[in-house]
Amino acid sequence: MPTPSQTHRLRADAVRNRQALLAAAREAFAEHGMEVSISEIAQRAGIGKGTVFRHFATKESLAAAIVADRLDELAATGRTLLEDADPEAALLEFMTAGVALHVSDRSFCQAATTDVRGDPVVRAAADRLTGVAEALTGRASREGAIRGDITGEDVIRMLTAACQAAAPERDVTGAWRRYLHLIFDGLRSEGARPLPPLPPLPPLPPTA
Amino acid sequence: MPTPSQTHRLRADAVRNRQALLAAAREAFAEHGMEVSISEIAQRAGIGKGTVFRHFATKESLAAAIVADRLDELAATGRTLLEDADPEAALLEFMTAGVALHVSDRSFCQAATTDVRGDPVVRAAADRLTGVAEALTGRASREGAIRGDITGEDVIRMLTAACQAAAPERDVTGAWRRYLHLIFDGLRSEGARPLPPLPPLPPLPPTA
DNA sequence: GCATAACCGGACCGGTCGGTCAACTTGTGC
DNA sequence: GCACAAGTTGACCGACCGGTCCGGTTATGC
Repeated sequence: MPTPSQTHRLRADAVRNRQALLAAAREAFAEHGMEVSISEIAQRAGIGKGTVFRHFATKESLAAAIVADRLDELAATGRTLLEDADPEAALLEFMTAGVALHVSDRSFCQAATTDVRGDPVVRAAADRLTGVAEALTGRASREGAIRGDITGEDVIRMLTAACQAAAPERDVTGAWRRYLHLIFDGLRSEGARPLPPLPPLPPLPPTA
Repeated sequence: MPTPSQTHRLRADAVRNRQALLAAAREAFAEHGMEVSISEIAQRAGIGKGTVFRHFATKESLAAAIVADRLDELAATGRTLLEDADPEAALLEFMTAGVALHVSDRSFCQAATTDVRGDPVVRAAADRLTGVAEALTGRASREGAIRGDITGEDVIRMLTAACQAAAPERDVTGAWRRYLHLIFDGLRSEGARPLPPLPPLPPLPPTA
């Protein structure tokens, strides 16, 4: 390929390595969480440690790239669910997909509590995801399927909550379905009682 | 090393140091989570690093002792709530206390997902706590306040779930009250729909 | 082919951490 | 008071980890 477009100044082997790296990192983070060493990831990808740092300046930026990627995948799923005829079912399916994602990826549960959030790339992806959740929630809410005071942000958070409830058995058993179901019932409008005088959910982190 | 056989009285200064150590570790773990260094803890307690290891063979055993201690505190709270006239209110208060505990202690949220569980000391304390939760749950359930298919184990897990939902703002704002409320509504029997065919909650971890 | 620069890789660096140890201090029983 | 074991301590060890660097390799344009 002579005169490749200006954007692709990467050499062919570099592209190969980068993809191997991303795949390996994704696997490794999912399995062992954020504390896998770069060496481990490099080895898994069949490349040298130095090559990893050629593509990502720090371990955090690598992790952030992968987390953001997964968030965007979930957002995409959510967007297609917006076409679904049944808003309530769509919302539940969205949350189900989200929990399944968390449960299959150890790094996610940690990403929620630790470092990676705060990275601009992750933040942007999270915002996109929240937007989709907001749309799904609004639809279900307008139809009266769920209580009216639930935000997209709430949905995202309750989703991670369900994951946490099922945490002890690392996926497999599907216990998380039980907890997602319980939580979803709490969102429904039927038994709804007014929420307590709530602090108005300060825009995520104070600043960071 | 003369046998550390039981009832061997500790020297007065050793007792002092041990207590200082426990207090410091409790603080440090709560603030920074499980990744505080032993040196940091020792410094905080005003003792030498070596002394820490004299009292606890490994970092994990120290952490386990403290986690178990806190679990027992919560269990004690639960036991007194068993006397409460209103089973539903008592259960809610129990969960509130549990979430507050988690939220105020960074190490707890990690303890749920990482290492420390599995330690026999922690396991024993967790079992005691589950027992109390079971009693509180049974009372509320018999009165029809909450759906009948909820176990004590469920309550404990949903409690940690609420904590996770509120995780982004480390306590202070009290956002967790919002999520605990939502979750508790899910437990109530009013809007209840049958739980999905659930895997019968295998006894916590396969082995780990 | 050949020149060249992009790219690779692993030895290496600075730092941290959990845990050990031998010299030293101190509480305690007599 | 004295002797001695119980207790303390911080220098030290080995392992590991994130990140750097430079000699060697290889894709690429001509």
